[in-house]
Amino acid sequence: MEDVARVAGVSHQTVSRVLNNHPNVSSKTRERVEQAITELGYRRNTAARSLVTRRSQTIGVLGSEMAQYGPSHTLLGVQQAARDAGYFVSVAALREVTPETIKDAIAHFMDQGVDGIVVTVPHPGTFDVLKDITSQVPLVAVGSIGDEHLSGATVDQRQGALLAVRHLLDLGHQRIGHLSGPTDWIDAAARIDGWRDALTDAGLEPTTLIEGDWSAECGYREGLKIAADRSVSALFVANDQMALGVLRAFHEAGVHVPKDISIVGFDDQPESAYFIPPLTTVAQDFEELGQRCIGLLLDRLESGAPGTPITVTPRLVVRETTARLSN
Amino acid sequence: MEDVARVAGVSHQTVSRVLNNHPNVSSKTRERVEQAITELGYRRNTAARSLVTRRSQTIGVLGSEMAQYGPSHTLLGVQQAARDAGYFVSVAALREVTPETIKDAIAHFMDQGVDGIVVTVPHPGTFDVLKDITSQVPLVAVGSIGDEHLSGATVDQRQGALLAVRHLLDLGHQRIGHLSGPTDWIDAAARIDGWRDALTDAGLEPTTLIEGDWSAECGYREGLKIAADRSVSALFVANDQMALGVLRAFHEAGVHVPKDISIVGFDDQPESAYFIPPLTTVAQDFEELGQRCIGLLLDRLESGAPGTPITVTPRLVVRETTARLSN
DNA sequence: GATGCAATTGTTAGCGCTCACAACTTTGAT
DNA sequence: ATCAAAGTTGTGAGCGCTAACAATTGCATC
Repeated sequence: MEDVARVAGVSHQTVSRVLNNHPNVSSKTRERVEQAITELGYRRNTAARSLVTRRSQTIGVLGSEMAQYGPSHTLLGVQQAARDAGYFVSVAALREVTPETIKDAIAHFMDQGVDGIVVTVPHPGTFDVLKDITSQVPLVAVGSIGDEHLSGATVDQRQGALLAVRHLLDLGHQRIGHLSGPTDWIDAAARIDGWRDALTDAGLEPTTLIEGDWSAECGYREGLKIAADRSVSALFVANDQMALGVLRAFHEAGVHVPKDISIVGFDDQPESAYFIPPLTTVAQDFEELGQRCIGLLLDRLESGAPGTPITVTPRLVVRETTARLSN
Repeated sequence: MEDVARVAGVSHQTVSRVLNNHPNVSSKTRERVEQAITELGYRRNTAARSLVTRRSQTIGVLGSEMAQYGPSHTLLGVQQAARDAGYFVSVAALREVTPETIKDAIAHFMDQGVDGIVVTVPHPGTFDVLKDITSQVPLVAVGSIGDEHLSGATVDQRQGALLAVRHLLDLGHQRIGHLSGPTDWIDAAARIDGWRDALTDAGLEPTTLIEGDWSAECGYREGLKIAADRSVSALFVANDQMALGVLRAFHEAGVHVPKDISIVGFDDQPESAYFIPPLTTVAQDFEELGQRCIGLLLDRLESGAPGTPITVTPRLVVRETTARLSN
């Protein structure tokens, strides 16, 4: 920086002012400094800057199951928005979700001196752990509705489930089962709520609830059972991967989809349009969610307030696994 | 740090020595300092440390298509290994791959002062761009075989393709087509090479090569054509997603898999075991690849030499889309 | 007890930057 | 011409840490 100042014939402070876009610099000086900067290929030292400003220009992203469709796309959105805003993005992926691993990862971020943290750990217990931390560093929790301490951002999963189940109701189905995710996942719980509410609103009893684990393997296993007992005429499956397993089980068992049983999935992964048959499902824009998380976090860094929670609305994509109840 | 020193009754430098595990500190002093640290909940300031050591303890991960199966799992491995080694992981995902976007992202990392970079951008042009950078910061390129400047780490995709095609040859197939990835991807090119070599080694002509784009949609489209002309008895598809599309096309066209045509995929995503029918494919351990990248990078940070390139060996997973040629 | 040497601890400087403040220069109204 | 106010630039200090060196201590040896 001293070198740049010398070349431009000004003081180091003026160079700093140009770098930080301070208003009171005459345009000729600014120009001279900028020329010196490009001439010398100067880049300012982030460490020195953070040391004095107490800002690292870094946002930490903490997540579990980061290779899954939802989390990885959320990360994509977060990363893009953060970089556009001139922030660095540091990631920590959790192998295993326990209060300890979460605290470890948060400590890791604190050591790094991140300016804010986005958490994508979809288990309810997470938020209790986070309560202690949020006073030290601004925090956005994906999946939480937020409160006065914690900023929340979420896809309205209940709404998505409502869309799915109402679609089945519109087609005349009454015995509508639900193959859910693990009930200790926030997303799974919200989808169960939506399914249950849609049925009770229609005056029906929500009886057939099967807890799954998100995997295709589990969908296959449970699908085989359902094919055998035929207790439902339609099945709302909590994600597309399980739906894939169900589809295969039904195929093997000679249950025709959608003639015999209708299926609705959740997520709308790109592959779902090429299942046999193409899957009716609920689409969610995770990238948008990620981007808006950063928006919320940056707002908060300026204002200090948690801000209004974000809700992204899902939409139903009708394909070929759903049909009017035949008999 | 001054506070810790005061509580422990030593100088700040002694605290620093304890923190950095310097040998010449008496065990009583060390203990006293450590107690003071926990008592005060002291964490050392990374920015100040980097400023003087000129090390940021951060590794940058640059990738394109980061939400895809391969890249996202590589990131997982990289992240885990880096964090275990006490490094922070900064990510930059490329929306679009051009020399400019790559240079931008690298500049972003340089601004941050990363100690090393892992690049997962599977396009050949990438490496030319990186040539200029590698003198400034250690760099590991996934997909590159490496040279004296650049450390390389790669899954032996050609080997994987050989396995796939030889499996088909063993089953008696002779007309073996290949639905490849975009030819400007390194991975796609290596798989094409493997397919071609396996055939020529067997004294066969590698004729039916179709260039795809990795998507299920493309697999479906091309699958429909193949179903119509029946020019091959077996198809080696360059990834599982395209294979899914092919499977659906064949199903629609009434082509039975594997009786009429055998199919081998590539990647072994968890879902592939639940395709209809379950997909024979080639498994690659991306997480291991990521972990070993960090190993290579850390070695290099110490020794300065590019190190021996890493090769991860894929393996064939036989399921139900391949069968002995019937007639 | 004096001497030398190693082990341990303390002192000082400086990494590259921004902030607070001081000093100087311009502008426009009197 | 004179002055105040605003615009522009420079100076010094210090963020929290580590490296290099200086000083002190302990301990065996003569």
